[in-house]
Amino acid sequence: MFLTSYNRERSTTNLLSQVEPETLSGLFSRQPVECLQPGQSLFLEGDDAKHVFEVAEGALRIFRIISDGRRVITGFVFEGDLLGVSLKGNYLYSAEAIVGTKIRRLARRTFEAAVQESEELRPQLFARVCDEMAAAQDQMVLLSCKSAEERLCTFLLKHLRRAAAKTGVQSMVQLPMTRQDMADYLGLTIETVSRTITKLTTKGVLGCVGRHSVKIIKPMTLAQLAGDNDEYGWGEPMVSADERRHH
Amino acid sequence: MFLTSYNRERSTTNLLSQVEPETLSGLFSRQPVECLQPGQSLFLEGDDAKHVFEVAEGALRIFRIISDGRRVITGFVFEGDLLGVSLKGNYLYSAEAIVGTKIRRLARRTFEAAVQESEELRPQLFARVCDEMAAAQDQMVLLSCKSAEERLCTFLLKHLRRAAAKTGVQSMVQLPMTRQDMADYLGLTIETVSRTITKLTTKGVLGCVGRHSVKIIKPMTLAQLAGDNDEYGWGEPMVSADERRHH
DNA sequence: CGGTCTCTTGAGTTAAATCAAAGGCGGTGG
DNA sequence: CCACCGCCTTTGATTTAACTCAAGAGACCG
Repeated sequence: MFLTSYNRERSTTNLLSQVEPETLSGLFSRQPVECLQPGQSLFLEGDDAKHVFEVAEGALRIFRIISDGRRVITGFVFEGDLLGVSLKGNYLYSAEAIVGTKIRRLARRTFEAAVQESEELRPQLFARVCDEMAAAQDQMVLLSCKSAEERLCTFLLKHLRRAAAKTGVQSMVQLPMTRQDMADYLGLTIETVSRTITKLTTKGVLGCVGRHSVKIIKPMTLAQLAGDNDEYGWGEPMVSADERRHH
Repeated sequence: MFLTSYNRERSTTNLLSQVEPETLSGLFSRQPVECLQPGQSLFLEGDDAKHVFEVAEGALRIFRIISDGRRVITGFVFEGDLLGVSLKGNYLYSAEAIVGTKIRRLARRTFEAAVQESEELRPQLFARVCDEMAAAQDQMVLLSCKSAEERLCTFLLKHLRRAAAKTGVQSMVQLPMTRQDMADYLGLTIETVSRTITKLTTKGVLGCVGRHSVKIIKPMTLAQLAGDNDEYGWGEPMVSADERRHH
């Protein structure tokens, strides 16, 4: 808002940015859109982290391939998410489009300079990084000690919330990723994912329509089965002393 | 080195900071040391995140208690580490001293203001956050698909590196936490941790001396068993196509 | 409409969890 | 200094949730 950013011809647009405050997305809005085909990779683990990306449309999976050839998906990114922010020299993971996806990119240097110079942008970025950190923690909890059913329910609930935030109150959830993707994300096998979804369907919690979308019929039940108690207890007053063990 | 009130005059004092560069630790150095007894908690999940801490000595566990009463340890912090940086309003986890521990604290506002105003400090903090993120990713990989033995070896290796960095090349590793702590961190039960350590000892990879320290006898074997291949392949040319399954 | 790829379902196996009990370390007090 | 006590850890036996292997069903494409 001041200092170097002022030097360029930004002063004319600054008027605008006071009316319509500067946003991280705004940084990307002038960049050309690039299209990715399903399965196309955006960058690979270990690549020089030259760019920061914003997802304009679609979805990507973020993953690492470990030494024995298995794949671990550490996250999914969707419309509006940033990609490649919290790292130093090289990407720590690969990113691959799940479906047809549109992205915009900014040179890391440009991005970082812009953020450094803006009093408005810095806290926005900080908030995003915090969210990313919180998501990582939640995932650790999930992987540490949740059962297959709890994992699936947590996953579905997260996507339900995302869908609700985007498209209003709605019980249909689009899941663009494959069952194998879910398995690699949830630390399960594809068979276990499939069986668990079947079980939830049988229980009447879900209704599957096609491979990539589900209808959440009993969101409350789903939340209970997820075992989070909606971010800290609402049900029973917590199991007496300290003992219930794994799963 | 400087107090925050100092920062306003920073442009003039830059000469000084070139001689002895500003560091994050430096921010805390004027703060009084506080001592924590073993088991004493520093803050609880959900508390207002009013302070940022630096560990001057000792060790803490960072954990969450989930709805069924189980505990998930998401990390350990040691001398020189910061605590409570990457979050917004409230702490996302509890922190508890494992052994007698000394810490210094800074009001979050003071800390953030100091960092925001310093060209030197900002990248330092960014780097720390990136490391934290990378550690979280590694932990997700570990929890997603490593076997008990791989988990233990990864854990020991991490501590071996820490010890080597601190105290020169050394094969003794201090593990102040209990077996239960390790179990809660690695997503295992105490019995499995114990059995796995016994197995590694039997194999001659480790020598246990007392409960809280081990001697790493075959670090190379340990690294192989950890299954990381020291951050990307050095051994076999990676299992042909894509298939080896869980554990 | 056939082919391919993904997903589902079934049967059997296994690594880690659970349940149970004994062993050892460290601290306390006699 | 030694004996005792409590807690942490180890070890053993059994169970189980999820994995593996295998085959069949269903979705989506040209």
